[in-house]
Amino acid sequence: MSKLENNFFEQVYAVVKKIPQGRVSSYGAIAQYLSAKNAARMVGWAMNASHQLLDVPAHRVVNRNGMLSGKHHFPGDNLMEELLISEGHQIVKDQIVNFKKVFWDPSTEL
DNA sequence: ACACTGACCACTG
DNA sequence: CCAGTGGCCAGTG
Repeated sequence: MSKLENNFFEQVYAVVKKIPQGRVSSYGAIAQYLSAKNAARMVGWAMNASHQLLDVPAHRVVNRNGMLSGKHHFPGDNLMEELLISEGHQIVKDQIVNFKKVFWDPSTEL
C-alpha cells in the first residue's frame, strides 16, 4: 500500500477518524460519502487493513443494520462490543441499541 | 495476467 | 416478506 493521499483507504481512514465519540457510522454511509456507493465492501476491506492502525476507531463502523459484523475480526472475543459499551452504547445480540439515534452520517453531518 | 475473495448494500423476483 | 444476485475496488494465490 502506497502513501497516496487520494487512496481510497486513506479517504476511509480520514472519515472514520472524524466519527465523534459516542456515535457510529456504517460502511455504506462512508462509501457513499466518498462517492463510491457500491464500494461498501472496500470500506470493510480498508478497515481490515487499518485494523493495525490504532488511529482508526474501526469499532465505530458497523453495517447498515447497526450490527457488529466485524466483531470477529477484533482480537479477543468481544472487544468491539466492549469498546462500544465503554463509549456509552448498549449492545444486544451483537447489535447497537438505538442505532438510528447514534448513527453518524458523514454526508449529512460532515 | 486471471480468478477469486472480502468487516457490504440495493435492487429484483 | 425472504432469497438470490450483481456491483463496486484492491489485494492475494
